[in-house]
Amino acid sequence: MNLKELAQKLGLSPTTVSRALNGYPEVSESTRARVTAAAKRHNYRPNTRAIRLATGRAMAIGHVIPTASRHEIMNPVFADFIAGAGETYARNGYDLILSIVPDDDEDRIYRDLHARGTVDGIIVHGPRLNDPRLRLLDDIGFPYVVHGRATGTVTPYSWLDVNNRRAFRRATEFLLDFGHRRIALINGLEFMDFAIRRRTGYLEALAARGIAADPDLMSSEEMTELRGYRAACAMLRHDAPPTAFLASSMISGLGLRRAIEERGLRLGTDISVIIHDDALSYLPNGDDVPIYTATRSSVREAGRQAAEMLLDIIAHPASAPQQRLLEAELIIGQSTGPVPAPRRS
Amino acid sequence: MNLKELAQKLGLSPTTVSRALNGYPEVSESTRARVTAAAKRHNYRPNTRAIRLATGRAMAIGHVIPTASRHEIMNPVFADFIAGAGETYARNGYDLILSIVPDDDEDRIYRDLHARGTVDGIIVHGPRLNDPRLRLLDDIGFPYVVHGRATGTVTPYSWLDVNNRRAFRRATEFLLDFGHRRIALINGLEFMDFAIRRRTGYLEALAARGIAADPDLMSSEEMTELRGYRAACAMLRHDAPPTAFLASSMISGLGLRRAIEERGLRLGTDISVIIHDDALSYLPNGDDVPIYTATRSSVREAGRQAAEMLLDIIAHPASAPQQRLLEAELIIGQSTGPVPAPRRS
DNA sequence: TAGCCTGTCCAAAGCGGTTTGAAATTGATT
DNA sequence: AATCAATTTCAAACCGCTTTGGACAGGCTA
Repeated sequence: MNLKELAQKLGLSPTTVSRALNGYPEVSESTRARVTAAAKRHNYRPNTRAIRLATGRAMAIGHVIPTASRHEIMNPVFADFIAGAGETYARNGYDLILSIVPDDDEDRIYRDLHARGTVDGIIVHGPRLNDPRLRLLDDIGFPYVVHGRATGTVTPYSWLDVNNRRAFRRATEFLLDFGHRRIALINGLEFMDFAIRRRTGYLEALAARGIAADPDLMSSEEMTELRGYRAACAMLRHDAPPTAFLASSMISGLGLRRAIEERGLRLGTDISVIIHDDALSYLPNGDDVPIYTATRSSVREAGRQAAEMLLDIIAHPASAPQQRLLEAELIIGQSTGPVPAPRRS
Repeated sequence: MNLKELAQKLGLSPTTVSRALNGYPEVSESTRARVTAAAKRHNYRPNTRAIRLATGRAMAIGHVIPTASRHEIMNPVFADFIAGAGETYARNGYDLILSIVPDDDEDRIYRDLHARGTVDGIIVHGPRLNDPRLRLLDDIGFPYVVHGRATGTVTPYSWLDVNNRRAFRRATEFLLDFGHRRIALINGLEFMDFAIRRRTGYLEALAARGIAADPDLMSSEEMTELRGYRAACAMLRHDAPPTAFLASSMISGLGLRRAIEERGLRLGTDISVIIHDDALSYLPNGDDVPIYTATRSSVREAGRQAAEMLLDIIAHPASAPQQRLLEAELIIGQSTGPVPAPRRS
């Protein structure tokens, strides 16, 4: 059942039927009622492909997920971010198109997506230092919103980010206030922007108290359980081991905990740990009382908001770039406490 | 730059240009060369929306991910499955459209996707017992492939699944061979088909050795770290605690390990554990030597193959439903061993 | 009564490709 | 030289919608 057939059945022109269904004013309320009734009865659904061609809009948003070709990691936060964004799209009649792309091919994909009119805009995932993609997208005039930021880019662009620097600064200060002086950082890979900012916040907090950062206590790895475990093991073997850890993700945090408990140390008593909690649905941080003290920020909510920003930018192309900085909460769990009295061994 | 303009520049008709670019034989090789050269020079990209309308094909596949409205879990295996499927789509010029849908609304979404011609086919995720979606999709004549199976559905349909029953049967037998008699199962939610099959395999193995299953040693929960931990704690407090565990996912397995080590027990020595390992990229099971003994099957590879099946079904609509059963490997890690001699406490 | 809005409706022209059916060209055959 | 088939090219229809630019009827004003 297409528009023409429906119009014929009603004895109306396609024009009128189209307008009736799309809420245009130049149609009498009585015929509008007739049309909507008939449309429902024959369960007419306008063909997406035709609408898209006729209107020149794709009614779709592209999410381009780079899979760094070397290590094929599919960042687990994407799933929740996309779930959040998907809610916004669904409400607004947009589709979500997902491209998983080896990152040496991204240029071509972006150009294609734009030139072929497959999507109306893009969410940029996983921004790096001086990320060249933003320049490219600006050049071809493609609306986009970055999830995160790209340190080094000077021209204004639209982004939505968590205040990673402040979150990690606060977390570090919190540990310092407990008397910790040897605080380790188990970070993500530091060509990723978020990891750079977290390190900065951590270093700022240390510097503000006049504490020199120890390179031995800073690791920068993929955020898997195993890497977290390994990094923590190495640090705990140190002559002057850390009394507290900062971990960049829940998953690293699980590995970290394993390393700690394996040594017979108790989390929150012998060793303090703060993680960053993206509030992933399948990795809840306890039910009522959080297990980990954490800097928390829902990546799902970030997805919702980033999608809203992008739709707004698409609707108002002339407007200036938008930015939104979400603050992470510092939530207190059972994984932090004062520095224990030195044990005699 | 569109087809008409390109044709004009070349002094050819749009027809010829279109055919030249699409490899039709009724075009001389010399003009084809001219056309392709010009297309590249002006970097002409045919408009997706126009192609879709003209050909009547969406060149897109829908992945409908149900978020059971009660518990908003975004299953982490989706990310890797989709990454695998995405590779196949990219190779074949298809887009991947992702809809995250509260599961009371799925009917409408499927009907819409079909009637509006947004996608050419569907991958059905997370099949349940007697899943009503398959019936619906058959009724409206929508090509689809199920990731998993739907016990209770009698009419043939296309699916790709891991042999969950055999995998868990083998895993259980492996533990039995080590002398374990109290073997616990930490399963996923048992309205999910895969969970039912895993339990079946487990029960079969026990029954074959004449061992009665103990309901206290079987839990059925969301597969999060915390649930795994809780379930394991409860079982370890049992009067006759299990000496071995089977866990339905790596994440449950992490919680399980925590419960074990928290009690001062050693994994693989005091307590044996086998998990199911979906080979998720961000949850590797060790590098060289696997940490967990596991039934392993790459969900990413499953995504690749399911996508291939679906594209094939779309290309040959008349063909019979296809099925593919992947066998899981049983890989031996460090988490299993013989039953320890009873300790005196 | 003519002229002018206003409110409804419609024919037709897009959107940018593909595809059908026919025309023009070429080469081989008689 | 004429005929025919094969090769190459093209004009036009089509996909199913939106949107432009009227047309038409009825009520008002001048």
